[in-house]
Amino acid sequence: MAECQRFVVDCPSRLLFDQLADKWSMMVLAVLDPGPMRFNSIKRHLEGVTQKALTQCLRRLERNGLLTRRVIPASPVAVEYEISPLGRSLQVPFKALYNWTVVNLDQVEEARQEFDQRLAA
Amino acid sequence: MAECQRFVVDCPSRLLFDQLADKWSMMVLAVLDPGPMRFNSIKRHLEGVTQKALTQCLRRLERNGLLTRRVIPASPVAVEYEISPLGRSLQVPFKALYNWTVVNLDQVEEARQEFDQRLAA
DNA sequence: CTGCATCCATTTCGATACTG
DNA sequence: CAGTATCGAAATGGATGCAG
Repeated sequence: MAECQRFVVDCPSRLLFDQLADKWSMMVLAVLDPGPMRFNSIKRHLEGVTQKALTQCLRRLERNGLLTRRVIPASPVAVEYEISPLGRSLQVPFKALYNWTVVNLDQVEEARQEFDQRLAA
Repeated sequence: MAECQRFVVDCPSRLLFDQLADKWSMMVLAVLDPGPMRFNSIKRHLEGVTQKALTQCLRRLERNGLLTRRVIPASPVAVEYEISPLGRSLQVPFKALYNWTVVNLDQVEEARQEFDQRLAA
């Protein structure tokens, strides 16, 4: 971060950051925290997610090695998703960021109201 | 995170997370780390950002109390952006996340190649 | 049950032109 | 210099239908 004078849009770390910081990834990892879970179960735990969005999110997480996908041969077929060790290690900074939002939400809300009032004036 | 059984899309922390995890916010905070900076200077430090995107990003960061905007009366006018104490506190978890990407980039890259090869097969 | 393909509405984004 | 406004292009998002 501090080591560059100029920040390039296709910095590898930035590109990776983008893949992690999307709408659902953090919540999927949170949902999977207790243990493996099946597709529809994950979906039920995430209010507002569509099948398409969840599928894409799971694919991306799988591709980046953050979780594993296991097909259980049965009928109907079952698919289980589980956090990988790499995904577990990512939970640490994610939780730190999540905690920051919880701790500072009030302060942010204050700032917003102040800002919006200045605009109205 | 662990305290909810069901994750709702409009959870306040999630909404705040969205405002922080966009394409440029983290990099803007990184650029402003050494000290206050003017609009065009920030823009020059961020390769690939458009004026519109940067303006929107700075507005959002300002509204959320993460940085302050100071107009210096002169001609032509100058505007200086500076990280607020709240913004400084956010840098901590941001840097943790950034460090994670740096440390694990290779491992992610391996996972990607493995995934892509499985697809091709 | 899981997930892909398609279509269409919505949103976002970049480029350009213009203002104080 | 630091924006705002506008417009078309592009990406995204949800809903639906279908398949293994």
